[in-house]
Amino acid sequence: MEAIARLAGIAKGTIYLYFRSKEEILVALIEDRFARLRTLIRNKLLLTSDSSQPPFPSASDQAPAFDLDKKIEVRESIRRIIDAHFTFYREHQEFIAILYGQLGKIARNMEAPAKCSAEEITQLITGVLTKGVACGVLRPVDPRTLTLALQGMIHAVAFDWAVGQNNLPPDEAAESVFQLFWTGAVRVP
Amino acid sequence: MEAIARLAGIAKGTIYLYFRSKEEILVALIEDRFARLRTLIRNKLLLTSDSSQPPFPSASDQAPAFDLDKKIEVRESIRRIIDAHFTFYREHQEFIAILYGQLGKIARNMEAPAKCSAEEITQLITGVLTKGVACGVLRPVDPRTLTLALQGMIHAVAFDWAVGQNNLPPDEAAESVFQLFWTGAVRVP
Amino acid sequence: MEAIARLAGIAKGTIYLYFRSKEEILVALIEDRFARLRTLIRNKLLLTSDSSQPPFPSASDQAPAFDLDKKIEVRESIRRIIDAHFTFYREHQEFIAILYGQLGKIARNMEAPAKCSAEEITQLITGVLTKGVACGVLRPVDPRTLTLALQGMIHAVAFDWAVGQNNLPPDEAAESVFQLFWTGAVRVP
Amino acid sequence: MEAIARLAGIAKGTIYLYFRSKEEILVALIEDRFARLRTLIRNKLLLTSDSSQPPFPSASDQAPAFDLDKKIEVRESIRRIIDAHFTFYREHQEFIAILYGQLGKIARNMEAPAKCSAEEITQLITGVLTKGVACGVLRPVDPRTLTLALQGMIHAVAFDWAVGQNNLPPDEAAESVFQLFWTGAVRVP
DNA sequence: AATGAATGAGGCTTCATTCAT
DNA sequence: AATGAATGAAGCCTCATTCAT
Repeated sequence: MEAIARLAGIAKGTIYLYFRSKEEILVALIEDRFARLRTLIRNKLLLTSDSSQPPFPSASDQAPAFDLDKKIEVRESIRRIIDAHFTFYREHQEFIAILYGQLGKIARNMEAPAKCSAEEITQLITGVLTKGVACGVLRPVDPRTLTLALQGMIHAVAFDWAVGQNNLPPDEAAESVFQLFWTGAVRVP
Repeated sequence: MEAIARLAGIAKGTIYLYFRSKEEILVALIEDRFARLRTLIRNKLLLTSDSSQPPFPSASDQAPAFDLDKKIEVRESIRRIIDAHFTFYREHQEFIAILYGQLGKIARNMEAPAKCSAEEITQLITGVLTKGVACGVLRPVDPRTLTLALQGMIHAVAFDWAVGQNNLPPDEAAESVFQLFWTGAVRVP
Repeated sequence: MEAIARLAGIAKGTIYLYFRSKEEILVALIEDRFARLRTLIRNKLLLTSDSSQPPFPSASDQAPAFDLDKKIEVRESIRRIIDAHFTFYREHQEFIAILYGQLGKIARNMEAPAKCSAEEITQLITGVLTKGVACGVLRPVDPRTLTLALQGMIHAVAFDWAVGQNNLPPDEAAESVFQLFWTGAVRVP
Repeated sequence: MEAIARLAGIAKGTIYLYFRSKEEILVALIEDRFARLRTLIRNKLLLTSDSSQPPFPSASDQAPAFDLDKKIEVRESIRRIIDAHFTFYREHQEFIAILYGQLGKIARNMEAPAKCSAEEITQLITGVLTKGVACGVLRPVDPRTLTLALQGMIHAVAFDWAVGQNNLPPDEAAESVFQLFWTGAVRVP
């Protein structure tokens, strides 16, 4: 709390005018950061729709053509999701560090909001992947598992990269993750 | 320490006859559990070699046949690695919980041994995947990234499943992870 | 710490707002008390110079006369030093008790400042005695040994008296010490 | 206790077959060492009588001659006392260190025996000095104060020398102490 | 008699939280 | 609204002592 107050340029006691406890700060931090990640993903996805659908509006007349559009859309969405995560990890390394450092202090009453925030991200991604499965672009795998696998891959690679173990350029790492996941999940006719 | 002593059915001071500090306990725990996981993986991999190669020793007489053997071997190795992890996660949920709970307390002098233990697992897997890439079974992707992605997928899915969020039967989850990773990483001719 | 806090009428944790550790308290106590003793001695010595030299400024006309002045000055200085110590012992019995009680806990990093403080007193006295030897008032004995002997005498007598073993009035004890040391150290023509 | 047992080449528990508590060990140690010092002093004093009186037995026929003998006897006794102390300090530095290190742990019930042992030494010396005063060799000073002063001088100089602060050769230090005390205490006709 | 593993009271220190100003 | 000195529960660790073998 001392450090938080110092970094915030206020006195220790002042913190308690805005937060009831240290736990609450952590919850607020988690909620804020996860909300940012969610917004980041959502914005990138919207851009995807706005910018990549128009380029392929023709849609012509057949199912296969429609399929191609869908495929591109899903593929781009996944790419954007991955990019958003890598962007987030790059800009919020401190948050990841704090999160891991304080995970042990997440008490019962914090679990709910924290999990909820994380779940929102998961839901957002799951939505995209579910659509991908539904429209036949992705193989018929349980979408939640698909999401978890994607998140796990991203996290592991991004974390390793953030920790500095891996020297692979971030873009290349992101590309590898994308290729791996896309190739693994896409349904080949 | 209080809790550890109580759970161990001994007095607090007794712990210090076997460990010099709380840190040392955590390091010992990490090393022990990671060693078990490593042994588990290694044993399964050995079984793979012993039991699955013999069934296909004859191959026939051509390079493609050799490739098929290799492909099967790598595929089975990956499957075993995943199985080993799921087995481990099922049997050591408490360890995962403790690890996450105490990650924040990993001090400087603990990092080295802890990372070292984890790195051993990573190396073991990387060895398998490197061979897979080298012999042309897997796509030419940076093996470490491949390993991290695999570990990340496994961890995310297994953790979600261990936490009880996901109701998918473990075998099915393992199979999904395998299919996803294998399809994503295998080189198609 | 418990006892210190209780005697100070504060909570245990409050102590750590003013001292970083128990050791630091002991060091601070030692430094403070030794500084007081040093100031006490110095003040008395200054008074000696101011008040006793003027009374004998005339110095008449011969070397012996000068010697007499010197002799009186040195003698008075020694007397003042002894008086200062007895005054200090009387007013700081608790310090002596604490010092002896905690001597065993003086760790490596405390030795330096503690010895330093004590050495300052020793130096101060040695300065006076060295001058006494130099100007021929005292016998040519190693001044440090002279100082140690004087301090030892004072301490032993004052301690015995403080502990209540000895019923001799303090003034008389101080006088005895003075006579003993002076007679023993003065150079007789 | 661990260290004591190790140095004694026995197990920790065995100590309690011979001592009821750690305190008791300290008391026993103090009593033993002080007894040795006492014996050392007593033996040297006896030698003094045996070896230095005979050399001056002739005395002659007058009181002054008798005085001279007495004077020599007292002087030699004092010298022997000092020598005994320096010998003791040289051979028992560890005891001095332990004594100071553990002084703080001397509880109420230890004070009595410890003080008693120390008092015996003081009494022994006081006996010699009392005789010295009684027969007119020493100035009429309170013998206990005389003893304390002598002990204090010895201790301070010997301690400083044992700690290694002072580089004066022990014999010279002993001689200085003797000269200082003797000159200070002897009665000049 | 001897052992040494086990004990647990007590010691020092940290830090989230409170409250008088 | 803001402060920061004060709090005290809780944490880690030590060590004199005990007791089953």
